[in-house]
Amino acid sequence: MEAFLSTHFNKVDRKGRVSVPAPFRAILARTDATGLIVHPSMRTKALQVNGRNFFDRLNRRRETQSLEAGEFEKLVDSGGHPAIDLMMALAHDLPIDGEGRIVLPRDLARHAEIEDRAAFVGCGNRFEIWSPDVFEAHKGRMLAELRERLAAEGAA
Amino acid sequence: MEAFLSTHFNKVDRKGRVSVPAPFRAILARTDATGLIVHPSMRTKALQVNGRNFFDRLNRRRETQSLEAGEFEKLVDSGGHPAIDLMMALAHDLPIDGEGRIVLPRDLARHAEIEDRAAFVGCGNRFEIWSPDVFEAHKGRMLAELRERLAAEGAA
DNA sequence: TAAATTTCCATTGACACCCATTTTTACCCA
DNA sequence: TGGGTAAAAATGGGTGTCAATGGAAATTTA
Repeated sequence: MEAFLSTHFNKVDRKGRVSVPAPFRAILARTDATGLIVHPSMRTKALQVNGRNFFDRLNRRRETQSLEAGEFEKLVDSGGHPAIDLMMALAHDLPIDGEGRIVLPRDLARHAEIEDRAAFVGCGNRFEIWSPDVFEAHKGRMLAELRERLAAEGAA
Repeated sequence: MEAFLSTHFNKVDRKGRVSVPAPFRAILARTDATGLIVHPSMRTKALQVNGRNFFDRLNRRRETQSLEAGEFEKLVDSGGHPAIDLMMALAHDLPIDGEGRIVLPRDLARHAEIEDRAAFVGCGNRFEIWSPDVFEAHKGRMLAELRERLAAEGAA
């Protein structure tokens, strides 16, 4: 599987549509056919993007595991993994249109503070969507932290 | 198997009818033909929804497990899972009408405190129905817990 | 016959699809 | 190496279709 790399900035039009960067689309086409699963990040003001079959695998595994263990109550009443359930509730299955675009739902755009531009950030086997400004700030903080840590290690 | 994802808010009309979100209907149509099995959650003020063949799988599994373990008394009596039996007793098999709607039985609506709006919440291999207000509160609590847990892990 | 429930139809609005235009990238050749 | 050209990507907007909703008619139940 190929990795999602680099950062692309695209425009969000009046209808909330954004082009998914062509290189990312090419990778998705090979593995997941069509459609992105997007959910808000729990730690940052970003959106996490996975291919569709990522969640399918997760759910199938979850059910067979509970069935074989005989944990029927869990299975029927969600006692198992409330955090996973919450993610699914907050996730959207976004179809890609003929021009390679998705429409960002309002709740996701609000979480990421995205208005008229979006940054697609490659993170290996998945990618993230940020507001360009927020990402810039985040990048700065992360770099500063990293330098500090390296400096501390060097001094020790 | 495709996953139930995202949260949809629909209106409950004066007759107690609600549209089942089209994406959910599409999944059900592929796997379960027709009809939803709905029962109150034991832990929360929500309704749990599964396709019909989910319970078939569960019951079959339950029976073979008891058989293999040689627990014949269980099998003949309650099956050894009184909670599951209770859920089945409280469950309704709701038909979907020509417009993709169900009517919420009074007892279920009361349990979930649903009045004129309902939230359909995807949880992977099943979905839940909530009162929008109650769900909002629940979501807040779950997110706070989750963030706390993540922060604790990060610090450790 | 009255009440309640289900089926049918009609309206509204959102969204997916289609086509046109602009911008960027890649490629070729002088 | 630079300019010119062709291809691909990104963007903008119009429109038809389907989902959601409301109400009336028809059917069932008490």
